[in-house]
Amino acid sequence: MEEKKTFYITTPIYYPSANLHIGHAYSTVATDAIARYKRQRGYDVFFLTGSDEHGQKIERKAKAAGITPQQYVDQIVAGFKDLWKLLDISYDKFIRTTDDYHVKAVQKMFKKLYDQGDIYKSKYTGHYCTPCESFWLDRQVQEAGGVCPDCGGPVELVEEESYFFRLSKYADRLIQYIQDHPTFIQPASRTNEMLQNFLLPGLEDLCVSRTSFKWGIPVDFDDKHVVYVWLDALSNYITALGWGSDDDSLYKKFWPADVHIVGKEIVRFHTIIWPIMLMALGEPLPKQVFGHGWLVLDGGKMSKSKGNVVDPVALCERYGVDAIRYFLLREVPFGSDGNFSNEALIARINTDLANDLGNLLSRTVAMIDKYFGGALPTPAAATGEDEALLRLASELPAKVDEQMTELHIPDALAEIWKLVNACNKYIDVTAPWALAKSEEGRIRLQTVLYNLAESLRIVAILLKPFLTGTPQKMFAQLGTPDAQTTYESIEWGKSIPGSVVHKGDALFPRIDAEAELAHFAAEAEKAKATAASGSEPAKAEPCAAPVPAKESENEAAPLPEIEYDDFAKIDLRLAKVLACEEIKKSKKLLKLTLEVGEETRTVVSGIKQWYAPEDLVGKTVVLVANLKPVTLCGVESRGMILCAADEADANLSAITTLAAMESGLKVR
RNA sequence: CGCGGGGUAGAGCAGUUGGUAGCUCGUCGGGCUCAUAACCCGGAGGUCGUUGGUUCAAGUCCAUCCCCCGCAACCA
Repeated sequence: MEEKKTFYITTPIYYPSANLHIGHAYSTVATDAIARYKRQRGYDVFFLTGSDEHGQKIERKAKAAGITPQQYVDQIVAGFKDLWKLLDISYDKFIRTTDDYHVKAVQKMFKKLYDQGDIYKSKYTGHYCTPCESFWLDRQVQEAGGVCPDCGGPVELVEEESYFFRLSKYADRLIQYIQDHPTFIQPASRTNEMLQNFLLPGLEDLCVSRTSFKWGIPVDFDDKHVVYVWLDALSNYITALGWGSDDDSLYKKFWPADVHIVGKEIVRFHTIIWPIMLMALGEPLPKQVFGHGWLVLDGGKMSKSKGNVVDPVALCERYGVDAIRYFLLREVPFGSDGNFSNEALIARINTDLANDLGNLLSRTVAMIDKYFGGALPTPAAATGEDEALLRLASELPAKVDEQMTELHIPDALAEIWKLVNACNKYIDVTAPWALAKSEEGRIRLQTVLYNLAESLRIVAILLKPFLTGTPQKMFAQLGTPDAQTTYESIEWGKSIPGSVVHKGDALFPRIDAEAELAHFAAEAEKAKATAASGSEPAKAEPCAAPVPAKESENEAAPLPEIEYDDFAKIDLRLAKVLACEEIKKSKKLLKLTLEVGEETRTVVSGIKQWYAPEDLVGKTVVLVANLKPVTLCGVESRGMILCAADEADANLSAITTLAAMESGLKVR
């Protein structure tokens, strides 16, 4: 027997620090569609997804919840699996980085790389934030304006011992590889980005262990250390197949991966760190890394801090899984960003699914029912207009293939809809209701209705990888026997006359857009009210309305109470801006020269976005005078000036005094 | 001058190697009645971000400038 061709495809492994949002669903649904498509075309497919469960953030969240990290991730990961079940994700394996075999394989990998000298022990300096118990790199702290990026508090300079991975050693080989394999990074524009931004300027060695937290895979020959994210997470793609275990038969069969589907923000790690890890291990590189775009809301990024996260569960409950799958797969050009909005979602459901497809099935079945008592009629000789439809339907599988080979999922769906639309037009042109009135007409009518049913059968087969429930519903209404629902039977003419159709419910009920949008508006109001009252928003709001970032006020509230003495530690002073200039290298920073009483000092402030230098000269501002100096973009900043800003940083204002006051005065 | 992407009808997007500006939604008008007030046809609506250049010919190539978005060691 001939061996089937294999196809190995993966999603990213998701981080269980919170529940997944529509963006994760997008990645996974897209990957699922490709996996199902390949299976349908006869490939032996292995589809991997999973969870990346280690790290300090998890450790801390678990602590806050008063449970162990393992208990914490178990909970959240169960939620992941529920979501994938809801969305009909056909993964073959779900890997958890806490899985025993993964842990062992990673330890083995770490040891191997260490033994061969690609991992070495060294030190790195960083900034430590005591309340957060976290280390930050110089760069991260600078970006945050000299404070802890997480809590905004002060940080102190410390050294930590770490293991480093020699990325630099393999950089040239990787550059060569990328240049020799133009399809390795997709879409192609990303290749450029990676080379220009990271590879050509030179790679720094990567820190791959930590001593500051325990929730990770222990380095088995140095138990102070746990393996830090990259080796742990990226290696899942091979450990899931048994690499480094006693049974690596799956690895032998499926590696290298045909494609890693990832979001655009992690293309870097998958096209730089991961290939270099594999090179160091002497393993082949994946054939392709595909970086898809994001679902953006009103042109802005979806993020928890903006409070505009869209919950896929609520959407599925409200509209059904296939509607959501369809929207995700159809709306966003695979590879670029796409807009998510309630309007767009409803429009897609109504036009494509309800009006075009659902209604087509409905009218076809109704006519077979009405004119032939529900039995599929026998077709007679084809006429010109039949031939056109027949040709379209017959050529469709190849057209879909053409698009799917390039992973152009929305275009593949568009091809299928060409046949749907052609059918609707065909009804208009042939006017079955007129044919039904005469004897000769009825002969012709047999052919017309057969052709419609047959086209719909082909559409249903081709939709199987994309929509998981709908094709079955279509077959049920069309009365298609199972044998004619397979891809092998997609050829025109396989429908059997005499099959009995069954009128059923509307495939996709039409949504009253106006009422629906009103509902969203109301839900958003309610959520806002709930947020304002300080309690958690109601849990399973069946609502896609992105809640605007109005919850900022109460998010800012809960800092713990402090003593007066704590406050007194801060030396606040009035300062007059003598001079102000942009720091050219930076997008955010202004360099201010301040007069503080007798003294003159330099402060760097990240407010370029809101103020031109001349706006500030001569103004009096409030300075935190005893803040530890930091160097930002090569300029030493001694203190910071106070500003008020909203959560989204849309509005910002420096603080000044009502009356004109001397600089150097104390603020208390 | 950090890097990358983008600016095409009211909205969202296509426009391969330069050769009469397209698609979906919306809108206006018409047709049909089998169907989920659905379906089919037609119209209106664009100086293709700016300025300049190459060319017989530029949305498409070159240059300048303006604006938006993303990234810069872990938010799909």
